[in-house]
Parts: sequence; structure tokens; C-alpha cells
Amino acid sequence: MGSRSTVKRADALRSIDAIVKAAAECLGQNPEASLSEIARAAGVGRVTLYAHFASRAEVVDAAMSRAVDRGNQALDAVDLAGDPLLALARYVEASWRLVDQARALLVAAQRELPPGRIRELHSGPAARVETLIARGRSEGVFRTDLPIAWLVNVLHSVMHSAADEIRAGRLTSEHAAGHITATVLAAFTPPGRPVPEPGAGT
Amino acid sequence: MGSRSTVKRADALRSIDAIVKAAAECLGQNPEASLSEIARAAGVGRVTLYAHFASRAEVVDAAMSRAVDRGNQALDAVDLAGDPLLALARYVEASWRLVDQARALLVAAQRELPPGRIRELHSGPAARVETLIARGRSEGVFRTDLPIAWLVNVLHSVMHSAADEIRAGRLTSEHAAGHITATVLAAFTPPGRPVPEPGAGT
DNA sequence: AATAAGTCGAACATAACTGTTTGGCTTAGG
DNA sequence: CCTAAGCCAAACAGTTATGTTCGACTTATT
Repeated sequence: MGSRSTVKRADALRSIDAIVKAAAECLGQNPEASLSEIARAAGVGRVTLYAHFASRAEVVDAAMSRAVDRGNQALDAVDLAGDPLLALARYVEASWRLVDQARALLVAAQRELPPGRIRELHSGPAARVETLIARGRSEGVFRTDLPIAWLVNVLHSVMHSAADEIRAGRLTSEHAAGHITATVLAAFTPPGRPVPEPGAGT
Repeated sequence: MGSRSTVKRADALRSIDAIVKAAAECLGQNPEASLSEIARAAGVGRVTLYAHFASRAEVVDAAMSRAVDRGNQALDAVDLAGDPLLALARYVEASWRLVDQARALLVAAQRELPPGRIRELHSGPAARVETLIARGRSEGVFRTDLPIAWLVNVLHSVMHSAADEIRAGRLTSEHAAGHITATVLAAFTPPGRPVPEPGAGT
């Protein structure tokens, strides 16, 4: 959509960028944020928004894509090699904030976008964790009696849980990563093997 | 609200009951269900609904209260004595379906009701799990390096996760309880101690 | 059977949000 | 420097939901 044949002008690109950024922020705080709010937050007229995006769904999609891209970018910097336990801890450390921030945005996306599109957007990060878990399994430190997809879901679920707890004031940001890793590492431990102690490699 | 001094008539009570029941069902399928839909599902006119409930929030509250009551009632039948591991397994077996059913309803409640009210409604079931976990801790089978509130949240979070997986078609109902208990029992295991094997007491 | 309580359809009044159109103004870029 | 591309406020149309009011009809209870 948008560019038929002529190239966009610089100010148009600037507007689009401002809108997508504002959408990510507004929907991140309130998944029901109206397009008027988003346009205002972007410092742009509502009509301008409609000049670039045909519908609300398109705006949500763009905002979600942006967030996923940023997340992917941030996660690219994480070293997932070496001891799977430490690698998982590093992954949690790097991603739980992202999950927290994108939480409400995800709610908006789930309301406005078709389910297939959501899975498509998440396929990148999901693959990352899957291969890490698979490696941990082959090295015998992660359990093999539960499907990988389930373990991935548990990880994300616990991170969401932490986000909820922080919002409710029952958990502080400093403790979040520690709680998450302690929980998930235990959950991933094969039955019969001892749960790893936290002091391993701080 | 409702009864000022005179007693309600039998048909009024019947209507109210039908409305609350329909609300629980409709909101359970779609948290955005309108009051018109709910009234229609209850076999009652929209005006009648407003005669008994002043606002949408009141309807949601009533539906949520009903669901919680029913859940509490079902959980009363669960024996939480004996080996905490087995007790937790029994609890999961009995409650994950309830969590699944009440999921969308909870979403509606979170949108319409003040946060304090939600916690108040959940205090019953939460207390049940808390005492069970506390007992398991004193017996040395559950970890003490994480707050109880966090462990409770992990349990519920994993159950929600299972509900999501079932909806996505990645998990079947038969396997759900087993996956949940295997995951949670491992997550609750104290660091340094072996994760319990599933064959313990089937 | 009489009366108060309850039900119901239809209609009204707000209020939001989504999209669209118009016409005038500003600015990027050749 | 000039023109097309872009911006914007205001106003409009369409939809959907929440609450409320009215008047006629039905039913529970005494």
C-alpha cells in the first residue's frame, strides 16, 4: 500500500515514522488507544494518518512489526553459545523487558490482526529459543519428556507473569530476571536430575 | 443495589439468574460481548437487564463472582492433604479446566472492574494454593528461595499457558494436566534437589 | 380478583470511534 | 522558483454501544 510508483517525500516518511513510533508507544500503554490519540501523540493530524494507513489494522500491524524488529535486533546481540543454562539466563536477562514493553501491544495485535499474522511475526524470536532448548536437550541439561513448543511457551508465560507482578507492585524490576531464570531453569530440568543452583556463573 | 426493602418476586429472581448465567457464558466466549447479546442469550429484554443491573460493570462483576463461586465449590472437593506433590497434582487436575473456561471472562473482568476487585475475587482460590505451597515448603519439597506469591503466579501462569496451547491446537486436553504438573513440580523443586519423576504415585 | 412488581418493544439521547471529503495552506525537491 | 506532494482543521456520514424513558401488557403474590 502507499507508494504506487513515485517515491515518498522526506516529510511523508518522517510522518509515517512518527505515527508508527507513536502507535507502538500508545498501544503499548493502552491497547484500545484510538487513532486520534496516536495521531496526536505523533504530532500529526488525524487525516495525515489516514493518508498513509488505510485502516486501524494497518497501523497496529506496523507498530507490532516495528516492535518485533527492534526486539529481534536486540536479541541478535545476545550470545546463545556455551553452557545452555548460562545462555538461557542471558536470553532471559535480555528479553524479559522487551516482553514486558510489548505486552499491551501484543494484546492490541491479538484483537486487530488475524492469528496467522501474529504467529508469523513471532516466528523469529520463537526459533531462537527453540534451537537453544534443542541444544540444551542434546547436551542432557534440559528435559526431553515435554515438547519443545511447550517449553518455549512456559518461558514466555513466566516472563509475562513477571510483567504482571511488576505492574501489580508485588515484584521489583531488579528481582525479575533472577526469579524468571530460577523458575525456568528448574522447570526445564530433566526429571531425576538436580535443579541447578543459582550461584553457578554469576 | 437491587433490594431496597421489599423482597424480589420469583420471576425477577429467575431473570437475574438467567442474565448472570448468560453473561458468564457470553463473556466466556467473547469478553467484548455487548449487553444486548447477553440479554438475548438470557431470553430477556434489554430493558429488563437494565432494571436489575445499573451498568455493564455490575453485570461483569456478577458473572465473574458466579464463576469464582462455582470454581471454589469445585475445589472444595479436592483433597489437599498428604504428600504436597500429589496434592498439587490433584489441584492442577481439578482446576486447569476451570482456569481455561474462565479465561475470557477474566479478560472482561480485567477491562471493566477495578484491579482491587479482581484480587478480592481471587483471594479465595489463591489462599488455598498458598497454604498448600507453604506446607510443601515446611516439608522441604518446595523451594524457599522464591516468594510464595511468585510461585502461585507461576502456577496460574502455566495453566493459562496450557489453555492458550490448546486453543492454538498445539496441545490436546488429555496431555494438559500432565504437562502442567510436570512443569510446575519441577519449577517448585528446591535448587540442588532432584526434580520428581512422574511415576511417583499415579 | 386486585394491585404492585415485573417484562418488553420501541424510541430517544449521548458518546466514541472509524473513515471520508473539502479546501486552503506549507514545503520538499527538481 | 514553481509545482506537485504533503499537511491539516473542520465537518460529515455511518456504526455501535451504553443508558434512559414511555406505555402497554403479563404475572406473581396477598
